[in-house]
Amino acid sequence: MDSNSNNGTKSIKKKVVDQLVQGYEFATQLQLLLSHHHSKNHIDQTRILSGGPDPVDELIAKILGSFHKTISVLDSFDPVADVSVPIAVEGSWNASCGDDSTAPPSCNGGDSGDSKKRLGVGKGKRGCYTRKKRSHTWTVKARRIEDRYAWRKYGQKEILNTTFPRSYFRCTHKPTQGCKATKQVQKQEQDPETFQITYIGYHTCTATDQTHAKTEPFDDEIIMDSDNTMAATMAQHDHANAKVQDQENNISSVTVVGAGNVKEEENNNGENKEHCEASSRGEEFSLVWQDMMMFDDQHHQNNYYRGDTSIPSHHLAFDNDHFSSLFDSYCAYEGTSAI
DNA sequence: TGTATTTGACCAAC
DNA sequence: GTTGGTCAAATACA
Repeated sequence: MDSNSNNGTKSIKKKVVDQLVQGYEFATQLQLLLSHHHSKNHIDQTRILSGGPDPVDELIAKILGSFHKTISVLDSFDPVADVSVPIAVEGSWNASCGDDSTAPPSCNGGDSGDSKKRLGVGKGKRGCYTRKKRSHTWTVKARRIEDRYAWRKYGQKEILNTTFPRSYFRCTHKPTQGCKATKQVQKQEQDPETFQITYIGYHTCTATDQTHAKTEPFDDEIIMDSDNTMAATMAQHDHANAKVQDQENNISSVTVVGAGNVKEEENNNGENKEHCEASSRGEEFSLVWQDMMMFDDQHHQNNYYRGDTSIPSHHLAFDNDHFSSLFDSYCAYEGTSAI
């Protein structure tokens, strides 16, 4: 291919993306301002009135969603291109063998998940992959490891200085849809009934099969960690809202731990709490937005799958709480760091 | 018989 | 060299 035209296209795309990202940020800031303005009464109002989502939030959410989807489309259009879109900047997926379309030529295959076909290469090729240094990660504490997605366990490992082994799961849809989402589950030493679940990457699968969806998603989960400043900060500022949620969900505590570095998190064993790590802000937007979109979508999907089109009131309340607290928190975060 | 889990081995990062 | 993440054959299960 003509490298000049290719570079030109990349340049144009980069500009387009930059503009979109900027618009995305502005829209976010607008929502933050508006959200913050009435956030104090928002939760109570939502619960008392049960009147559905706030129209302002809803509108801006649509704007943000439009930006995000556009950026995502542009980004996914040429995943190899060097476009510094905040979405997946640091979190860009390192290629795993047969795990990613961006896999290097050395990893033959590129088919997602049909690893048996790669056996022809020989046993020496076993373990051909590139470890994910960092990705979109966030951690929750939960008393159940089940969530709304179908996972397949692919490994278990004894981890140094831990009592319980760590289990590794990947999305069941990886072979069929190339979904890259994985999660690691580790039982808490302090509280063996609680699991620390680290999610790595987002689901790219359509996840139409919701057979494994738990009946009451998120009831006992707390987002306690992320690979980005905003979400980590959110977790901190979310504390107050989380406490409200805790009471509803019967959870005793919320912990904010080191961001993005699982290893560090483990080594410090929670001592390095409230650590925030500088990261791309766009990525933060992305993560928050995907978090919200995923949450919203899944509620609907789950309910439709179960033939239940009515969303339980406590889920609705949680939606609004969740959205509100996310943005409130980010608002506070933005207030402490120069834009 | 097909699918999911277990577990030892392999490999990259540190 | 150590450690953690992943692979894939073996095994278990429905």
